[in-house]
Amino acid sequence: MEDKDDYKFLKIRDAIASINQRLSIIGVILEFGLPRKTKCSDCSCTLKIIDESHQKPGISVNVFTENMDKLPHIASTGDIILLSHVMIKTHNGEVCVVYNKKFSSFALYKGKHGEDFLPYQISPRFCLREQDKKFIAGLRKWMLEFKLDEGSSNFFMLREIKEGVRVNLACKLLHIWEIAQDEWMAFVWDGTDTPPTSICTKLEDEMYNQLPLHLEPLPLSRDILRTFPVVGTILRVIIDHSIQKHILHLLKADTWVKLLNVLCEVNGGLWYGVLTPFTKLRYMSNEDHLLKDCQRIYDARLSLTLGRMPYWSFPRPSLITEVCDEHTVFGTLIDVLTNSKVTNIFNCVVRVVAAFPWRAEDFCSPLGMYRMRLTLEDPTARIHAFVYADDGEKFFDGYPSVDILTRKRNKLLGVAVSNDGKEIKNAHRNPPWMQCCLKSYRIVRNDIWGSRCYRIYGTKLLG
DNA sequence: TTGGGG
Repeated sequence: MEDKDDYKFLKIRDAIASINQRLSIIGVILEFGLPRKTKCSDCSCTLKIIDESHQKPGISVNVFTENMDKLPHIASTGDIILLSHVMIKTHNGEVCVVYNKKFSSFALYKGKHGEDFLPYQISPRFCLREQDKKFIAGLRKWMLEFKLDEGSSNFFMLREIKEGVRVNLACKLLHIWEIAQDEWMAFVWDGTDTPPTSICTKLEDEMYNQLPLHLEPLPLSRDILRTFPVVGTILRVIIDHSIQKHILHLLKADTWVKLLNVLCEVNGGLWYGVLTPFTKLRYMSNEDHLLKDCQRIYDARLSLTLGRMPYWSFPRPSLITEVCDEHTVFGTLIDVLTNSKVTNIFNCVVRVVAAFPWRAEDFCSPLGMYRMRLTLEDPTARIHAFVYADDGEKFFDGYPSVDILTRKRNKLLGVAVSNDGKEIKNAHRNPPWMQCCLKSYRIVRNDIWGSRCYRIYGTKLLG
């Protein structure tokens, strides 16, 4: 008799009407969170499942087991879970499924592309049965046609993120990298530009504690950078230590994901995300309209003359510079970094986030020649660019007095000044978007890529 | 029982 009861797989719609009953259901995993310890020293994880009868928003399943090993180790959203002897309960008026460690059991199967009916994980009490196959096959068939229609309102594009806020992102995972021992970072992208941040370091910090060019301790290799899109921010996402072993295997480069509850932060004026124990993964198909929107934005930007200008500099960069060469095509800083020619010229719209030396009286060497380093950024990257000799003379319009040079510097770096032109102490900097010409060159003949540098040329700072 | 959201 017991066996027969197990075959009363209820559709989710019918299960919802069976409060306080013990039953079996099978569904597709739409979303799942990371495993955690409960306050009763059990372990738990929550997932959301759907089937043909209940496609949104999905029913929550709370799984409790004695240890982490016994929880379902889901390989991917879109996989199928079969749950036996689970309870239907209500919580705050919402119906959910509770998996009890004493009498429930489960089996996990690959999703719509699964080719066999062998579960990749089963719980101790689970009995494999021939009849399960037709339910799994049915769900797989339904999934092939299924289009998740959830709207975009719950998702933020990278251009909408805010500091200290947790957001849901639909993005492409470009790269996963162990940036230091046991420290992992994901590089994600959606084709849009993160907003410019204000820079809160002091100008003089550039001496001993310079503004970082990137958040990873070592720069990405040129080979990896070259695989990245040339428009849109590549957001660095830190993977919290405590969740590494539960999430790393779920993040695959070159796939799209929906990441729920990603914390957005800024460090050194650079945006980054954090995957925390509260982060969840959600199913995303290749037909998802959010994915199509990202692709459309990217294709449109690539096809436009001004598509490589930062979104935040529209309709035009501030008119603080004049460039000699209006005709060189616009490039983003990742274009500059990954261009196949060591020596080349570029037209860029950037912000100057730091300068070294920072005092106007030190911009020239004791022999009277300009030699300084600017830190340039756009939504795709940061680079150091030198202002050197004749190019400096052009940039600063000759050799003006220290006062005038300081005023020019403040304008260039967005230093806050009071009405009398004095710098306001401890104020953040908001550098304006500036158009400039850049050239790349190498300084060591037998290390052309390793010694590649950048210089501003043909650009005049106005006023 | 626990958690469910953050």
